[in-house]
Amino acid sequence: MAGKQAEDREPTQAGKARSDINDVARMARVSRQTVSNVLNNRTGYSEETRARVLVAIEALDYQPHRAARSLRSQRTMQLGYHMPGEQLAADNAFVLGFIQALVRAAADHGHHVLVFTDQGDELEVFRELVAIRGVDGFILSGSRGDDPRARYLHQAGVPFALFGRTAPSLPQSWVDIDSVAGASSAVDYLVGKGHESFAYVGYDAKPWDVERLEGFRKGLADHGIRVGERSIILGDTLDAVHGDVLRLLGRKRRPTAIVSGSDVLAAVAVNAAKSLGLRIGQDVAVTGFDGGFVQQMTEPVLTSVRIPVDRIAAELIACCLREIDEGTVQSAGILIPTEIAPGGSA
Amino acid sequence: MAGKQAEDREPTQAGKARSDINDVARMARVSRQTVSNVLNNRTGYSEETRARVLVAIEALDYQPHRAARSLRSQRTMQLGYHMPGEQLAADNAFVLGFIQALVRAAADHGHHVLVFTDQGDELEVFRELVAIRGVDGFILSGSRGDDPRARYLHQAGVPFALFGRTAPSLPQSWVDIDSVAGASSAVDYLVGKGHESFAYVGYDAKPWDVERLEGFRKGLADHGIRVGERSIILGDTLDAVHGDVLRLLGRKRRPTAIVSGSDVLAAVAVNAAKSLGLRIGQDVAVTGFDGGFVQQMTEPVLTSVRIPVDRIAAELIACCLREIDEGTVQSAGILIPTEIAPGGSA
DNA sequence: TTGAAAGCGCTAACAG
DNA sequence: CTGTTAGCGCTTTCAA
Repeated sequence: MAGKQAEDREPTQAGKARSDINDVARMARVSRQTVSNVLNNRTGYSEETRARVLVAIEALDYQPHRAARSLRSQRTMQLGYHMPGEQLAADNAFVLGFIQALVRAAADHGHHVLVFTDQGDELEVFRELVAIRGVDGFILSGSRGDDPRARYLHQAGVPFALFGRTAPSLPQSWVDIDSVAGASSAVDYLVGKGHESFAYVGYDAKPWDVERLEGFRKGLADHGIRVGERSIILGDTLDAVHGDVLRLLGRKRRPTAIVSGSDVLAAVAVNAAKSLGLRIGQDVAVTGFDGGFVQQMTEPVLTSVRIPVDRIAAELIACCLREIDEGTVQSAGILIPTEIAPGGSA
Repeated sequence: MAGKQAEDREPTQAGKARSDINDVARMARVSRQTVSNVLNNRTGYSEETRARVLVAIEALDYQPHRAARSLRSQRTMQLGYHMPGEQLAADNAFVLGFIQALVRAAADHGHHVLVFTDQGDELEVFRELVAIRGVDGFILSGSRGDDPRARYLHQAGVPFALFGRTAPSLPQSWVDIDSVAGASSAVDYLVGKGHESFAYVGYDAKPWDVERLEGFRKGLADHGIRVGERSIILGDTLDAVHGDVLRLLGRKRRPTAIVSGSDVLAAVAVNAAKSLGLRIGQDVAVTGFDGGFVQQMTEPVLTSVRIPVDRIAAELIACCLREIDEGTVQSAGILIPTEIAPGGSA
């Protein structure tokens, strides 16, 4: 029941193999290139011919064979997404939504997404995919200061687009969020709610972590609010942060608002505050920075700086396709604004 | 710098286009057919010939062109994974790890994974992918009682493997976890720790939710422990569950162990307990059911029934490839055992 | 505006 | 064991 394709060739039969471009041409009484031209909306046919072809395509439920098309046109209509290979932690939560957004955005442009990971040598998988010409370009995320992947792709002359920025010396199309503005907008939001005494909780690892803290500082400065270094908690482990927040909130003059550079850490802060008997959103306000769906996991739901994944994905795909189609490396990047997603926590 | 491929044809040049099978054949002084045979480890060449070919391949850094190969062999070496299109919630957390595992497992067999989603009509994307012959088979997850995707693929004669089971009437290769045994093992674990008074927290939506509760009941029965219906909390929203757990733990004779059918709900239970001043792991034990990395997000880390994603992915890929290669629909399924991942919460 | 010829890079089928 | 001949299904090039 699985291998019945070789039974009969008659295009009108029930168990027929899929119809090909010749069937369409025959039915529309044109040559197959005309069909091809119509398919790729090239010029060179009358409106009437086009109509006939379209009817035939419809009638035969024809869809061009992807491999054949790729072989001839040197276009796979596939984009590769390199998913982080590291141990998945809560902070990768956003990757899931990101992949979904990417897949959708690519589909909007008739492309598919090949997701791959490395095990060990990071560049190996890229080399292979480039060698077999399995994709037309790549989408990268989680870029560090100097990204070897971007470096490799650039020297190999393969189009790619970056979520985040790498060394400016490298020609690249990037899309990024304005982390500084994002964190700063959280401060604005809280000030608008009447808060005057702030603390910050965040990671200290990646470039964007640094930017978020910077944005926090900038936000406060804009409002002429001062903050002591003791009110800035930077931690690697949830445990450590939990303890630090407990200490922070145990002080006689505790802050009324905690800005966090991570939803996960914000959740930790929320839990710590709750265990001290504080009411979230009333006794103390907490904001996160959107890493995905973690936002929904606290009670009350986190007020968070939302990373607009859909918008980012759309821009990335657009950039990458532009590079593929036009061969231009547009070395400028796009900064996507964040927005506050209000929950009950602030 | 991006479109320089048409400059020169000399295979020995620096900026040369990639070498093809003819280059290899010429260099190894055999016909290209022999190269192809070696590549696909078919028989029909001497050991010495093979060596020469291999050397040439190495020297020229040759890799066969995927599209050309696919066109001829009718094999894309790609598998499609249909990622849930619904709004992503915390309970989809496991999908991320699952995708990673899938991609790895596929790579182990020389295959790539195409991830796609639907927007609106679920089957539409399947039809398209089948029509253009973009993949050799599909991996599905999150199967419901009667899965239209499985039904369609079956009638279209396209190989697929299922994480979870659908209507038994449909020939299918499936891989699933033993939810009943999993939940029941959590009870065993807790009984082993001396607990005698239990409660359950879970969802009530999907088939596996029901199975987990069933497993809980079975586990208790095995040890001759009785549980009142009031100690079983089934909820849809985190808020509701939070409230219910507070009430549960506020009773004069509160349970000492809470088994949960979800890591997210277990986290909610942990937080509720903490806000009552109870010490997790001491005053009250909580176990989850692994939805991914949520386990790491509580303090202390959750003791949870781990879903072995890697194992599952490996089996799924193996099943799917078997169907593709052998054309056999093996209607039997594989039940993967879960294991307890001990944390500090129980 | 349309059609005929050529070939993308590979493997299947069969001949030597 | 090896090489030759076809042709997968499509698009490109060029001639009508």
